[in-house]
Amino acid sequence: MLDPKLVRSQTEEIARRLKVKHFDFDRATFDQLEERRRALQVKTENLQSEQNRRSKSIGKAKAAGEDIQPLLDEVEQLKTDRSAAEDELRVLQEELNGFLAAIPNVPDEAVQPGDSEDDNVEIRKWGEPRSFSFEPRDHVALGEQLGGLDFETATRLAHSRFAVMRGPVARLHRALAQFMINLHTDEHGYTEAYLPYLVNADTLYGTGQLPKFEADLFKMEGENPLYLIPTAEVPATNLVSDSILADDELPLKLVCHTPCFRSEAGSYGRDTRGMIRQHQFDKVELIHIVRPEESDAALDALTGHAEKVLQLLELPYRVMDLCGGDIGFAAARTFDLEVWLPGQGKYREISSCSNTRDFQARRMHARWRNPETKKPESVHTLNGSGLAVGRALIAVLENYQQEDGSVLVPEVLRPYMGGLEKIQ
RNA sequence: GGAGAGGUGGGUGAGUGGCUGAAACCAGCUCCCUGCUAAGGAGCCAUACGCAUUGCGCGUAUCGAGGGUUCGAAUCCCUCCCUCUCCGCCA
Repeated sequence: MLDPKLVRSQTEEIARRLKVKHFDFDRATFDQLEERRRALQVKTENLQSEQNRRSKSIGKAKAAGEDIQPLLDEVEQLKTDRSAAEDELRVLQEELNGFLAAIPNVPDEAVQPGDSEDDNVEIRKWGEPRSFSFEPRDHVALGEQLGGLDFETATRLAHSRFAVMRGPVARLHRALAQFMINLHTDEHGYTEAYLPYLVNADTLYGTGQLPKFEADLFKMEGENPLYLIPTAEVPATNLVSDSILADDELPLKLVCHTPCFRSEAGSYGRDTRGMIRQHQFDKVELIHIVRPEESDAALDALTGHAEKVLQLLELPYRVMDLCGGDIGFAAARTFDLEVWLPGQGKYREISSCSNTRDFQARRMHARWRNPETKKPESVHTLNGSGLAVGRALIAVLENYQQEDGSVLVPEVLRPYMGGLEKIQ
């Protein structure tokens, strides 16, 4: 949610920057709603104030033994007017909130215009894609040959876009997650967190998935509906919702390993082969809750922490600065990490690191007490994958494959694999 | 799942219809006193929104949530949520 005060005072500027995200800010509607809201609120509060005053005087008059009937009649009229104004205000307020909640975050000035991922800007590259003396297989072929990746069975058990892993491949998947968590807690100063995989609608509203993107979520049936989390970002960031943090609690850095569930309703036909795009996948997520002035630096640090995973796994990657058309609803700035996949001959997204500034914080009422002003102010929240475990598995399989179809275990993962050096 | 007890400010905890946005205590902050520490004294100490801004400000809302009764609700009624205790069940 954008700051309504800011939207009011810097309407032109905000509209201009939202264009970079291909969002048309409807200024006429906003101005009109705002003006009506203001007038109605003043009217309602004045009526209420008047009614409160009369009601108090009734108590006094009664105690003094005076006739209170004239006062009762006055209040009756006030009540009628007030409750009409109140109803009108409530409707308007809801309309205005809905309007504001549907506006995406304002992108950073540095975000380049663009329509799609093709317009993202490469800002650095690490490692050299390996040259193969044979035709590299993709992870589907490798997984099948190793007997560790099985999509047909998963489809029978659940649906398309699920995977079954077995044996050393399943262990490699677990090893990757363990390795990442340990790296971030031991070397990068993160606190590990275990979180609910089901959350309520308020929580999803806080991070911005609701109300706009319900179609991408799996929803449980029941009186109090719960949703499967699409990313640990949702429960992790909401850890600080509805609270005012002390200065010495910041910055807060959390790492969480969770499964993620996405219905990907809008992606039929994309990446249907293999486990690039699944309804269920594991991810190690990094979260920062920081003071506003720290958030730009925090995004660089967080991105660096995710990069470190790829560097230690010796997987070639590049860092992309997302353009306006590709950046998410809640993000002001996003860096994607794309890992080299020999099976596709392409770099593919394996991490997305975003600074949402105060956008999520405002929606979830996450604040800190600024010692300078002594007032509560919105914190800044950031999130990034460090990394997507399923895609990391794909990357390891494809990059470490040997001509005979076996796969070498990356040096750093061997302690997690019981010393195993090669999967075959 | 059954039975009971509760949800009040950062914490403990008063408060059964108006003088309660809320006593008291603790924690915290400022100042005074003090050689240091401890003790002591005075004051401050919720959040959101709105109005007015030269400044002290003023108004509205909020005592788990939502509805209701009433001129007036933390207080009475209804529904829901949550917590705790006991029993049952269970990893």
